[in-house]
Amino acid sequence: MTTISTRPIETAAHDRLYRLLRQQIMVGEMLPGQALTLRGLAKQYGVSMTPVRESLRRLVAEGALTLTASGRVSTPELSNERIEELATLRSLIEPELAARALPRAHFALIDRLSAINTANAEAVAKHDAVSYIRTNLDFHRTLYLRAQSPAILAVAETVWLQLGPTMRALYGRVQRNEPPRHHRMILSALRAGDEPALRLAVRADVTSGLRHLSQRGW
Amino acid sequence: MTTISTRPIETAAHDRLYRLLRQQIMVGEMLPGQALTLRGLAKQYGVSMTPVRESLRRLVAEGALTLTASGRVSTPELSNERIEELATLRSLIEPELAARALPRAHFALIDRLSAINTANAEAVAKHDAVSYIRTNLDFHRTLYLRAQSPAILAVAETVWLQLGPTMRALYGRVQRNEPPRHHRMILSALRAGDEPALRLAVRADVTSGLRHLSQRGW
DNA sequence: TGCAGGGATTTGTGATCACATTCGCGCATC
DNA sequence: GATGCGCGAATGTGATCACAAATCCCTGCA
Repeated sequence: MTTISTRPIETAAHDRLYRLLRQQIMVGEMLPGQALTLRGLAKQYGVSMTPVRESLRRLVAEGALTLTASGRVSTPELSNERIEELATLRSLIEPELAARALPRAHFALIDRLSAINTANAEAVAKHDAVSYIRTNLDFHRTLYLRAQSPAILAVAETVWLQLGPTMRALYGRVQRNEPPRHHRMILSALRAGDEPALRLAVRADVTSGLRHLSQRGW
Repeated sequence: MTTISTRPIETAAHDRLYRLLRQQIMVGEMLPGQALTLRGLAKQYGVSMTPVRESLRRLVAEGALTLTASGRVSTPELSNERIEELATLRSLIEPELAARALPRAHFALIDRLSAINTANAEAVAKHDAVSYIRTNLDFHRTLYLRAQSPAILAVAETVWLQLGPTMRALYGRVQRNEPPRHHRMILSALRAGDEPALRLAVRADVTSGLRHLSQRGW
């Protein structure tokens, strides 16, 4: 779960629904091709069509959902080419975020990253795809937050969002014992303060998922 | 104007309004800090509040507009740090797009780019900021379309969108005789098929705008 | 057994309304 | 003359409804 603090803040209905759906999509709780209807979601969450429409519209704008010609929204089924593009974006953006975070990465942060890594390993052991994706993204986000670059981080999160349903379908069938191999490399580069090594490790981590994919010839 | 072909296609009202506003924002027809109201736009364009709300929501999601805590929408006033981030994103993404377009950049494309460049120079001569921005973006988009990478291009356009109002404010006061210096470098790199030179030229072109900015200590 | 037709249902779109909050501006007070 | 107060106007939010289009399913025919 990401950053759920105790909030007495009362947020608008459309925003709550947006965050809920966004979270579900990003961690892969929805499969590619799943259809979403305005009235269905409205009834499911006890609101009217208006806030549902707004949150769906927003998610479509971010690429988290796709819109058919007739206006129906569904979770996207990405083509191979699109997945490759998104992986390229990750490999362009995330090393930069990591490099920006490096000067500010102290012990406490590295410890937290290690802890997240442990949780990630547990998710692998349990074959829990959703937990795996969530802890994996948490690892990256926790590091990148230190970059103090909200605009760049926002773009990275948008890319994650677009990959969400596909990652689920992917990691669901990979099922290998992959403990986050590259995450260790990232941690040691952080400890050593070695920026080139850090950039390489992040790039390798980010593109490793893609590699599984194209080998299987989707 | 971008890609207006003869379309008998009847698009939804919210989508038409979205495209209209997006275009205005991207080319800098709106100044930073300008406020937009639901009822105001609804009356102005002869529709109800509903489609206005949807298009504004979408533009906010893309970062083209900002949302105050009370829900008011206005065109963003970017901080220096945010501008620097967006420039970094451009310098990361656009060289990649250019490199992908390079193998497919034939004579006809280079001729079109030269023509756009000429129009750009005319805009400079007339001190027409909006035309300058429009032709400048057209130059980049025309090249990047050849990359056949819609997902990456979409991210680049989102960044342009976020920079729109600021670019207007910036170029409005630069007013120098800058004929697109780096554009020539891009064209010759394209003709030579020299990918490293192309990447460098694009990066230089993209970050040159920022340079003016930070020199003036906004 | 497969396929085309048609009607009922589902679905998105846009309009309108009530309500609570916020904003803006003038007035009174110090 | 400056500042805080309060009221009216303006604004976003969410609900509901009418309508048109798309979809789905079932029936009948080849």
